[in-house]
Amino acid sequence: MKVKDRLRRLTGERIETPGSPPDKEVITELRKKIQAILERSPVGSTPKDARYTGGSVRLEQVITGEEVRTPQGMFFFSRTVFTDTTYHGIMRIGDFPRIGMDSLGILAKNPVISLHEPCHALFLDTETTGLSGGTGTFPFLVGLGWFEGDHFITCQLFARDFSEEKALLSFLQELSSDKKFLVTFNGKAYDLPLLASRYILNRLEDPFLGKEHLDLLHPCRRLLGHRLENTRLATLESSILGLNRRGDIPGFEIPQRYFDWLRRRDGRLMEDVFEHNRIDVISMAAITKHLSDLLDGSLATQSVPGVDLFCVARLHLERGNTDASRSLLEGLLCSPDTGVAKQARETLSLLHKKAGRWNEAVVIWEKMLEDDVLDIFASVELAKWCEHRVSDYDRAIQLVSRVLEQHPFLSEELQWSLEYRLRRLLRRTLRKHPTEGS
DNA sequence: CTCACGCAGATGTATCCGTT
DNA sequence: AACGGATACATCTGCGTGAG
Repeated sequence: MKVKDRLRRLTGERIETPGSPPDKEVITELRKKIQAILERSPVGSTPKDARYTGGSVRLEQVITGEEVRTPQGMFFFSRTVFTDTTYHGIMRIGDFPRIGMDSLGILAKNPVISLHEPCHALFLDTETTGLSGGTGTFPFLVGLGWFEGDHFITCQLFARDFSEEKALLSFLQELSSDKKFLVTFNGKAYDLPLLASRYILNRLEDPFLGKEHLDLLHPCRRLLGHRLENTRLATLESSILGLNRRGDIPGFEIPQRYFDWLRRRDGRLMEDVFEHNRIDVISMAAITKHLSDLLDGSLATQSVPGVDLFCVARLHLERGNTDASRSLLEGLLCSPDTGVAKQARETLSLLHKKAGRWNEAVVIWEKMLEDDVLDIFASVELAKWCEHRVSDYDRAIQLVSRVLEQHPFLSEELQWSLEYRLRRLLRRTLRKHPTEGS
C-alpha cells in the first residue's frame, strides 16, 4: 500500500481503486455470506437434517461414551451392553453365544478356528471417509463386538479428527490382543487392508496380521445367495434375521456426515452413524449364529429352504465331510422343490459312484429315468456304467439313442457328444457280434 | 506290450460383487 | 470409485482299461 493511500485511510477517506483491499462493509458482507453457506444443510443429506440447525450439540449429549486419554493421544469411546433377553430381528441375543465352532471352522475354511470358543471372537466393522481405498481413506469409526457370558458387548472407537487416529489404532491393538479370531463382513477385501495401511502409516504394528479370520460375505453368498436378490448385509438382515432398519443412514452418506462433523462438531450428525455401525456389528454376530445353526442342522427343518440345505451339502462335500453331505442329500431326494430334488439325486449318485458304491448309484439313476425317461444326466451315467462296468452295450445304445431321437432340446455340443458316444458303442457291439448288423 | 481313449482331478483364467 | 476373494467355467494332466 502506498504512503498516500495509508494517509487517506487514516483520515477516513474511501479508496475506490479497482483491485485494492475491500473496506469494512465489504468484509462484513462476505462474512455474512460465508456464515450462510456454513449453516446450509450438509450436501446429500435428507430434509430431516433440518434438526441439525440451531447451534451444535456435544457428542456426549447424544452418544453414551467418553473421551479416552492415552500416551498416544485422545479419542472418543462408546460401550453398549445388549443383554441376553434383547431381540435382534427374530434372533435372541442370549442364543448367539451357542455357536458350533466346528461349523465356523468349515465356513472359514480354517480348522484352527474350531479350536477356539465363541467368546474368543472379535466382530469388527469400520466406517470410513469413502470407498476409494488406498492411503487416502480414513477409518474414523471402528465398531467391535464380543460375547461376555450371554450378553453381547459393542465398543465403538471414534476419531473426532485426523489427529486422533494414532491413539485409536493403538487402543485397538490392546482391545484385540486377547481375542483369538476375527469376524467381519467383506473385511478381507475392505476393512483389513484399509486398517493395515493405516497401521503402516502410523508406524504401529498391525494386530490383525496373521490372526484367524472368518469373512461372512463368502459363506453367505454360497449358502444363501442362491435365493436372494443380492448378499448385502442389509438384505441378509431383512430376509434372514427378520430385521428392518427404520431411518438407517445409507452407507454412501456416511463419508459426507463425517466431513460435516469435522466442520460443525455437532454430535447429532454422528448419531445415525454410530447406530448404523452398532447394528452392523450385532448383525454379524446374528448371521454367524444362523450360519452355524444351518451347518449344524439345529434349525427347524421345515423353516429351512431345501436349496440352502443343498448348498450346505455341497460345502460339506468340498471340505471332504462326505458323511455329513451324504445324509443331507438323502434327506433332499424327495424335496418338494423338484429342482433341488434333482440336483440332490445327481450329486448323491456321483458321491456313490466315486466311492465305488455302484449299486446305490444305479438305483438313483434308474429312479430318475422312472420319473423322466429322457433325463440326460441319468441316461449318460447309466450308459457309462453299462459300457465300462458291465459291458452291456445294447442297453447303453438304447439309452443314448432314445435321448438323441426324442429329446426336444439338445444343445449342439451335447448332441455331438451323444452321437460320438453312440458311434463308439456301435463299433464295440459290431466287434462283439460281427455277424449281426451287416 | 503298446497305443488310444475316457474319465476325473488339478490347475489356470475370467467374471462377479460387497465394502463407505 | 479400488480392491481382492470366491466361484464358474475352461483347459491340462495323469491314471486305468480295453483293443490290437
